[in-house]
Amino acid sequence: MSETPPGPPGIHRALLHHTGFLISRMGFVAQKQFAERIDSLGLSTRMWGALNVLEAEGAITQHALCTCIGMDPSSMVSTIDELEAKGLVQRRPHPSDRRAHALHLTDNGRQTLSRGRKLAKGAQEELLAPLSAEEREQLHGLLLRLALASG
Amino acid sequence: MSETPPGPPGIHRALLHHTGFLISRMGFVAQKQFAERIDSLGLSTRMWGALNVLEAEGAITQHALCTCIGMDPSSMVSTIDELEAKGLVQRRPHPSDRRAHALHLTDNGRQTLSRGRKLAKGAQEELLAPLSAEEREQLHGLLLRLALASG
DNA sequence: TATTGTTATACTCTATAACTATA
DNA sequence: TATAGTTATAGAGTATAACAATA
Repeated sequence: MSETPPGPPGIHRALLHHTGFLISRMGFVAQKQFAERIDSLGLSTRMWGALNVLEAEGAITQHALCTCIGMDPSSMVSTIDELEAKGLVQRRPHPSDRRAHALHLTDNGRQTLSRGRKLAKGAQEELLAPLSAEEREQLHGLLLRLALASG
Repeated sequence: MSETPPGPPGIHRALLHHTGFLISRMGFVAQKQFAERIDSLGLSTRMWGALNVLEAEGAITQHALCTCIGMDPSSMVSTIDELEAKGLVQRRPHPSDRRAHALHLTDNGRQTLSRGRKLAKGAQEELLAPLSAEEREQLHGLLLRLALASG
């Protein structure tokens, strides 16, 4: 009566036919895998997302960064605090609005981004190991369409 | 300087080429969408997972259910408490181990499962709306292989 | 009046450790 | 000595409300 069914822990066959469950479950696995890797750089996934968007957007305000990432402004404060404490980001005066900060990526921040990208590549390789190159592109394309439609 | 780029909130183009990010992000969206729907039945996603596994496994112990779902035993206590308070599950004596409970699904529990499945179907339809039937099967097959390999 | 960033607070979810009663 | 369930507790993550400075 106490035997456990086969398969990976936390993934029961009774739920395997729900695509929503599979997406949710694999999202959890992917997040956890990557979080463990970039932890070696002293980064959380929130900090990682902020760094990437900052590099792409240039010097934007905290508010704009919140909108990009979908993070609460009060949570952004501590995220930027951590990034600034590690010397990856600087809060500089905004040129035209004295209430706001212009968030600048430091050279150290760019180097950390570069290192993190190698870790991300490794994590993705591990996650998608069961799939061929063609299948990985298929999966990416399907997920991308879902993501772009989910606004 | 404060303009926000186009696209769904929380999904920035700087991250769109990471398949791991897309999986993680869509997992979050899927979980949230479904959680909102089954909330109308007074259920959380944890309770929903427990109900499904209980139906498939019959009367198992809390410990076995923890192993199936990947949940901590201490978290399982409150989950079963809630299910029992709603009359969906019963803790009965284990036939051969006086330490353990045999978890039984009630008729009410089975009816709730049936109602929840309709909600799940609707949520999945909404989530996968951008994809054709063929593409949905493709996506499901790819995710299933990842899930089965993730143990 | 509205907005930017900040602080304080609360709430959820999850994990850890210690305890009991049994095995 | 180990296991099933429970309790208490602490931590991460996130959301809410109020506030000061500025627009």
